[in-house]
Amino acid sequence: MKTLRLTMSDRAILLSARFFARLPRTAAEAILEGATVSTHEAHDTLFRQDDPTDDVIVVLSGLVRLFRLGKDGREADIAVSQKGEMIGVNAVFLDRRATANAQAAEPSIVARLEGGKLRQLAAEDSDVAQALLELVCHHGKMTEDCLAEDRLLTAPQRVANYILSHCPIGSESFSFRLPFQKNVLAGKLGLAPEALSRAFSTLRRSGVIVKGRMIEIRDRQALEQF
Amino acid sequence: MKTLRLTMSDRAILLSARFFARLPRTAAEAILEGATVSTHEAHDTLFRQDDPTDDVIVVLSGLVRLFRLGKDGREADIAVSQKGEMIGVNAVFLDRRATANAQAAEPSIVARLEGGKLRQLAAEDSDVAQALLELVCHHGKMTEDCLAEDRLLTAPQRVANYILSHCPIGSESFSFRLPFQKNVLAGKLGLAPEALSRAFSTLRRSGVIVKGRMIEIRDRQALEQF
DNA sequence: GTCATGAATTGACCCGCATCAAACAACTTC
DNA sequence: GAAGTTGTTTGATGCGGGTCAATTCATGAC
Repeated sequence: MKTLRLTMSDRAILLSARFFARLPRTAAEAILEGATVSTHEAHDTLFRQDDPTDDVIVVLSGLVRLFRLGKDGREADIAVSQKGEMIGVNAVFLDRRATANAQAAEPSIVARLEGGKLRQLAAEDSDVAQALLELVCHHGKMTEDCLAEDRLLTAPQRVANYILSHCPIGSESFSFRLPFQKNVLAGKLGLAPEALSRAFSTLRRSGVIVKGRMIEIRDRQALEQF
Repeated sequence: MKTLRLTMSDRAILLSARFFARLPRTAAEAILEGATVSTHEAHDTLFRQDDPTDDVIVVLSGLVRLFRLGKDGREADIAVSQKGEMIGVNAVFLDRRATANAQAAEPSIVARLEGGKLRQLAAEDSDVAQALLELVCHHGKMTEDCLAEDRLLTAPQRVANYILSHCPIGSESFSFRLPFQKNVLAGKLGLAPEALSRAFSTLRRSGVIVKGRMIEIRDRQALEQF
């Protein structure tokens, strides 16, 4: 891990991230005050569950996996964050202890914002507070979605859902490239890699073609009723 | 369902709820401005998933179950809220559509606060914004906990966890009364009622005694390493 | 080109829990 | 009290998916 200052292009990425985009420029700049940047190899740990921490992390490039550890060492993914997404907001507004482990899933660059500064700005600037509220609500909803999917859907259904969520509305057939290894996708969906593989092969019968990271679907209807 | 105005004791319950307790009195009073109260029978639906809504609900008494519906009609509980807990905050700060169904799990009384007013106050009063942020972060963490439990723990482990979460630290043996039907507990833990029953009977071998709604534990150690 | 390493797939097996059905217990309601 | 209603437990069975092991595929090093 190397620590650096913010370059201009880092700033540009940050300012175009969902959270900052809705803020007035001055507020966004104020938050970035004092931010640092670091680069990480795949499998680097950014922070550990229950560690005291007062940083919010923004992914600038690469991929960060957020997961909890079971007593037996098994891992359960809570979220997978890519460029522009924020991590650790909950902790900063609760007890300043990480709620999960964070680990780079591929070579990654992240920015660290000071939690103290964020709290202070949230108190002074209602735009910031508003943006944070929306962000956290959105995170909450994502997690709810995940929980509901886990409880209601089988593996092929979850995968079908994931594929459909990448399909522009209206198009009947289309294709896209997985944004990360199947490995990671499996974790995100709460599956073992083998189960993901089997799910794909089940979906083949419904017109899903998988070649490496490329996914192609030929019959949207069939997917939806899965 | 009957709609009423706030009584004095309703006010008292609200003001002592976690969310309001940390607010200055005037801010709390301002939020309660325009609140209404309604009573519900068991199984009454308070709102439905995807329904447009702009209310935040506070449970005054009874129990409200929050769940998503699968295509096949199966239900997945997202949360179970008791006295003093708030529901629907996410929706009010996102797209004003309910993210789940809400249903009274027993005869219940709830207060409805206007989402518009809440948004307005959050923008004007940083105390309110702060309290909301903490509330939503807390909700988010609860949901994360739930997701991680689902993925990492077996049924008996989840039940053991639940019991331990009601056990005052340090005490080696103790007993308490379930705050709701086993039915509801099963849903909250993501189990079928039968599975909960079997989990209890497994835990009997570790010193857990179940009589109706009363739970008694004799050996905390045994529970913890389950 | 060969070789080495890690990812993805496939098969075999097993465990956990949902489901269905039926017995039982605990409350209502009259 | 009796009888109906609703919640809980127990048993039998089947499916989903986790785990382990072996193979195939992809990628990069040399």
